[in-house]
Amino acid sequence: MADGPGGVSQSGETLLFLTDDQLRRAIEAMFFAYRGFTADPDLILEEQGYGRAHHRALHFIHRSPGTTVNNLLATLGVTKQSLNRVLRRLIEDGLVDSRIGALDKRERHLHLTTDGATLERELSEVQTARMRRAFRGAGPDAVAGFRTVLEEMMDPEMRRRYHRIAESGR
Amino acid sequence: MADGPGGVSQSGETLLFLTDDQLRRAIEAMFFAYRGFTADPDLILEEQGYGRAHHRALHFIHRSPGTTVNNLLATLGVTKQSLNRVLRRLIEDGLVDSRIGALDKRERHLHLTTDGATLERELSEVQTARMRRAFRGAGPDAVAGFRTVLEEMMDPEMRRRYHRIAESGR
DNA sequence: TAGCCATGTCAACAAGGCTGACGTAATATT
DNA sequence: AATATTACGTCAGCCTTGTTGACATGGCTA
Repeated sequence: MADGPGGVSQSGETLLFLTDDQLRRAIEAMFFAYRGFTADPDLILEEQGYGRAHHRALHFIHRSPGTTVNNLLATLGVTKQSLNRVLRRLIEDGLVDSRIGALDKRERHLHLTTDGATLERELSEVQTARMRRAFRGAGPDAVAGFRTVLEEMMDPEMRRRYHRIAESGR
Repeated sequence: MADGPGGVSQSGETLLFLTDDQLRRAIEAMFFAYRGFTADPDLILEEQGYGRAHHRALHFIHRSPGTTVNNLLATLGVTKQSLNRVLRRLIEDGLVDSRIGALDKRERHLHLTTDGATLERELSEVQTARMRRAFRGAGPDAVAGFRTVLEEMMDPEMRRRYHRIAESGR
């Protein structure tokens, strides 16, 4: 039980004694870290007159090329009106290509254009650069733990979606 | 180098080889996890007609009782007009108490009222419950890694602020 | 005393959520 | 074949929460 300040008490195999204070610290860590997480892409986006919503759309279209509007809707967890506003601009600006489905003509399949892929790369570069620094500073065990906890924090449906993206992305 | 799928390659002590795909996975994990992180408090807040901004104010006033408006401003990273709108309602509704500074009468020192503390507790309970589940599921090493990485992701100024909260909160 | 500081406030605007309603194809069902 | 459902787009209007700019009031400080 001799833990350093802010340490996590451990008893037996997996039983954790987490004080209220430790849990609140984690809440603050999430809050501040998320700010850092979005800070770099936000700068680029603002230059171009886009917002975080555009970034998210570009990211997931990149990760799941040919995804349908409905699928993207579920991934992002917003209404179609909200997504449509964002998507319309990306299509108008020539960053995203919307193709009528071959099998089901009601569906639209979304792809990044060359310009879209370029912006997406710019955004992901600054964002992954920060993650890389954080991971390097923390070490491999920390990285594994980080990902495990994040996954545990997701709602079950989102966790499924999280796994599905990785599967289709290969 | 024999890593499972999605594993993190390690060479030597701290040198990490992180593929582009692994880093993008981490981006997605952050996105989905943050959604989970805010989901439970959001439900309670909506019932009461408050938003996430009110939650943040309540949280940090709870953590640093007697904090000034300026200090809270810097912690939250918003403009005073934006904070004031939120704070005004919390004061009007009797959740927050704003006291004129004893030393410097220009300052306002913020405290939670009994009602404010009650709501804050309700919100933090559901949020920490999720974190507790996530931590328990992930194990103590994962928790340590999680916190390390999050801290590394923060902007330096926010990291300082993050530490300052813990110091004053005791 | 002059000037800066902490705070509050008014006004106007933007992004990005939301609901509700409606239209149009295209597919599915009966 | 007729009907229902699905996928998508769009219009309109609302809310929260962020922004900038301007201005007022006390209270410190040099």
